[in-house]
Amino acid sequence: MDIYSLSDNDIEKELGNRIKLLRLRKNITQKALAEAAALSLNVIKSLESGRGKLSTLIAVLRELGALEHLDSFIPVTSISPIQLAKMRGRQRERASGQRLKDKAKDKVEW
Amino acid sequence: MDIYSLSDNDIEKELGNRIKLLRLRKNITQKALAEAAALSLNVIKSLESGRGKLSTLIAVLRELGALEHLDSFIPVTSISPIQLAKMRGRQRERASGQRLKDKAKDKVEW
DNA sequence: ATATAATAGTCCATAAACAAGCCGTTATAA
DNA sequence: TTATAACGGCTTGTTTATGGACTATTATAT
Repeated sequence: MDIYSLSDNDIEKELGNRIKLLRLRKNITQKALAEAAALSLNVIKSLESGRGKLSTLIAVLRELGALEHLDSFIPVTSISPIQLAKMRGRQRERASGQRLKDKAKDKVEW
Repeated sequence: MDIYSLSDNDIEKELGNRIKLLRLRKNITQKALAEAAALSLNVIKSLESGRGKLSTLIAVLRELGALEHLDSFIPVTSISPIQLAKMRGRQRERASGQRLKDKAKDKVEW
C-alpha cells in the first residue's frame, strides 16, 4: 500500500481513526481527554474525524502519552553528499530562484 | 532529550523548522511549494512558523515527498494481552465510564 | 560589489476551527 | 434485559487560519 495513492482526505481520516484507537486503548472518554488537554469536547470529536489544528494534535498526543511519535513524523534527515556539494558547505537559508536579469534586459533591448 | 519537557509551543516551532529544512534541502521556494500544494504563500509561511491546520501539513508533506513518515506515525499497535482480557475479546468502541446509578440513588434516598 | 529574488512581517476580508450546548442513537455495565 | 453514559451530529457565537496584497530586509547569483 502506497500512502501517496491515498487522497489528503483519506489520510486525514486515517489519522483521526488512529488517534481514536489510541484513546480507546487507554479507555479514556472524549470528555475526559478534552478536559485533560484543556480543549472542548467538540475539538476531540473533530480531531478524531480528521479535522483540526496542529496545536490540537500536539496537545492531544501529549495527554495520550504519544508525543514520541511526532519525532518520526517529520524526522531531521541528514544531508546527502550531492546536496552538500551543491551548497558550498554551508546550510542554505533560502531556496535559489532563477536570475532573469540579463536575459530579460536583452529581450527588452531587442 | 525528552520531548515531554518541551512546551506545546516549542514543539510547534520545531515542527515548522523541520518542514522548512525539508523544503530547503530540495531547494524549493515557498512560492513554488505553495503553488504545487494549491495553497497560499501565507499558509506556507505560517506552517514553517508552527501554525496551521492538519490538512495543510498533509498537503505540504505530499509535495515535499515526505508522506511516508506518516505511516510510522501513531502506528496501529497490537493490543496487549492484558487489554484483550479486560475487553472480552472484541475491540472497544467506547470508553467505559463509571456507573453511578445505584450508588447515586442510595445517596439520594438517604 | 551589486541587483534581485526569497523571505519575514504586516494588513484586510473570508473561511474554517473552536467553545458551549442540545438531541438521538447505542455500546455497555449492571 | 435495561438504564445510562459515551458518542456522533447538529446549532450559535467567537477565535484563528487562510488568501491576497504590500513593504522592508537580506541571502545569493551574477
